[in-house]
Amino acid sequence: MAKPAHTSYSEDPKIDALVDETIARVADKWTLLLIEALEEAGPRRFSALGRDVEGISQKMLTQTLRQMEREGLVARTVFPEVPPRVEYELTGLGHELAEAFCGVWTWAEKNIGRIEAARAAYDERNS
Amino acid sequence: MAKPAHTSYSEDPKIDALVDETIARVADKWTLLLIEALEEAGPRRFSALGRDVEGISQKMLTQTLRQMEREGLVARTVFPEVPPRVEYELTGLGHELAEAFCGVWTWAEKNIGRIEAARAAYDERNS
DNA sequence: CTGAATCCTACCTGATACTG
DNA sequence: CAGTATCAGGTAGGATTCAG
Repeated sequence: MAKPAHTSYSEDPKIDALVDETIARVADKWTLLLIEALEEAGPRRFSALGRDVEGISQKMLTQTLRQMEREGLVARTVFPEVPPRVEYELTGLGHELAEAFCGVWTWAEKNIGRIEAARAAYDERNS
Repeated sequence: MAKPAHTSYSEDPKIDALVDETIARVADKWTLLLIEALEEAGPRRFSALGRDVEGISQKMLTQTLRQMEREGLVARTVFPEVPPRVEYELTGLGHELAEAFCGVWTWAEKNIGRIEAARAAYDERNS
């Protein structure tokens, strides 16, 4: 079968693997929600993010932010004050990813109804 | 701060939560790779998918396909033959999701270099 | 306030064996 | 071929405590 026009898969399986790995790292729940929060609110400090992202534990907040910083998605700025203040914001790369994810977001928002219906139908069939 | 124009977040926090949940369910590694495989190859049978998606166990293949079927992303067709043949293919909803993810895919493919560089820089700073 | 360190649980996942 | 059932190991993630 011919490759659909809107896919953009590399011919190189090694690149494919790298891309898969990259997406896997970037497409986890907390990363997604943090990108969302940062995209919406702009530069934001640690505790504020903890409040923005409902249900996130301090551990996962720290861990995910570190990971995102390492991937180049967020910039971390420490202000030498007392008490300490640390701000996080999306980098250019982070913003671009947020835009890329926008399509998925829109899709989910638009299709909640269809998904719920599909689930109900499935559960009905298998009850 | 004003809401960026390209975000499409609902005003309703309840919808937001639903969308987050939906994305979380749909954005896992194997689901992503299966969408990719199915989008590329069209209708495909169980064992073929197992070969397409490198590293997936039979258990996760079954589990992920069931989940996707429940969410309405894939259709499952059983052919009453001997030996049994079962084919999976993306539904309309599934195809739309694949297209939505296309942006993320493109982003990842385009920015592997920047990510690797960011990671190297981070590791350098923290060594 | 911003984290790091520890402990502990639950689930994710792979391997293996078995069925229609 | 297309699964299901079971078991064991690793890991993600939460709660708690402590520190700069």
